[in-house]
Amino acid sequence: MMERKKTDCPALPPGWKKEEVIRKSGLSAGKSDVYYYSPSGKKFRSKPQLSRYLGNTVDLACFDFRTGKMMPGKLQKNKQRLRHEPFSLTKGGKLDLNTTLPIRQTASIFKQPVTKVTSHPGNKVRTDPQKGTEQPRQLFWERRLKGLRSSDVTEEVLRTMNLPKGLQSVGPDSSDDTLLSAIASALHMSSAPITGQTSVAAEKNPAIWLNTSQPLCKAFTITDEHIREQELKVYQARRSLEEALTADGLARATENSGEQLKSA
DNA sequence: AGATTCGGCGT
DNA sequence: ACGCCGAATCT
Repeated sequence: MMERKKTDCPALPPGWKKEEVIRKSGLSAGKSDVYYYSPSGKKFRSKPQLSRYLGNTVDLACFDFRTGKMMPGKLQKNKQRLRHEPFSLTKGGKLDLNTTLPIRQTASIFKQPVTKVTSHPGNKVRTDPQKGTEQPRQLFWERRLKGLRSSDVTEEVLRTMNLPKGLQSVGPDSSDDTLLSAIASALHMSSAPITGQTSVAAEKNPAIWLNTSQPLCKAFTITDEHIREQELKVYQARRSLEEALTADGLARATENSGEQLKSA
């Protein structure tokens, strides 16, 4: 009863606790059992049990029950998966419930399945004429993107970007990460050229003069120098991708020859 | 009854 | 060797 520590579990939604209990007698003395507790207090003693309870809300494929961490490398399901039949059956012939429903694209691990409606009796599907054109947005809505970080499944925060000098923000929030978010959003959501705020008046009173189809940054000019820098970055990214691919190819090849030796 | 604990089967 | 879960034991 002494050697018992309930800890927070960073890989699960807030409120979940993990506990490790050391066995203190018997043949298996010294081994340990791992338990999880839901926010409501329910106890879980295996990954299948946890998986049954959470359903599609969390993909536990790379969740390590013993350590409580996500292990992206452990994604090694049956070899050569994901090439065939992306949507159909697993070995047992059962539907794969982990992939059968789309998952809401929320930022947290607390994903919710989408409600799938297959028939709309008496309803007509309406195509939205607004779609594609401009939909209303709150002024300075980009501020809500402040502080967003990209991270991988282990929740390691990835490298943050830094912006070139010469980019200056317009509006009530002048922090760099809001500026970055604003520009990134503009690049992804608009097919029109991104020029920044070209009106001088927007700098003085952005609440009135803001051009809402442009990000919250002052007009900027791009020099040949900028373009060369960017070309270099692309070149370097391609090179490291190439290295990674050949390294992966080699690893895969040796892995396969190893298996053939075993079966021989 | 519910919680705790270790055994032991299956992989 | 280990995950998972049954069931004996404990409270």
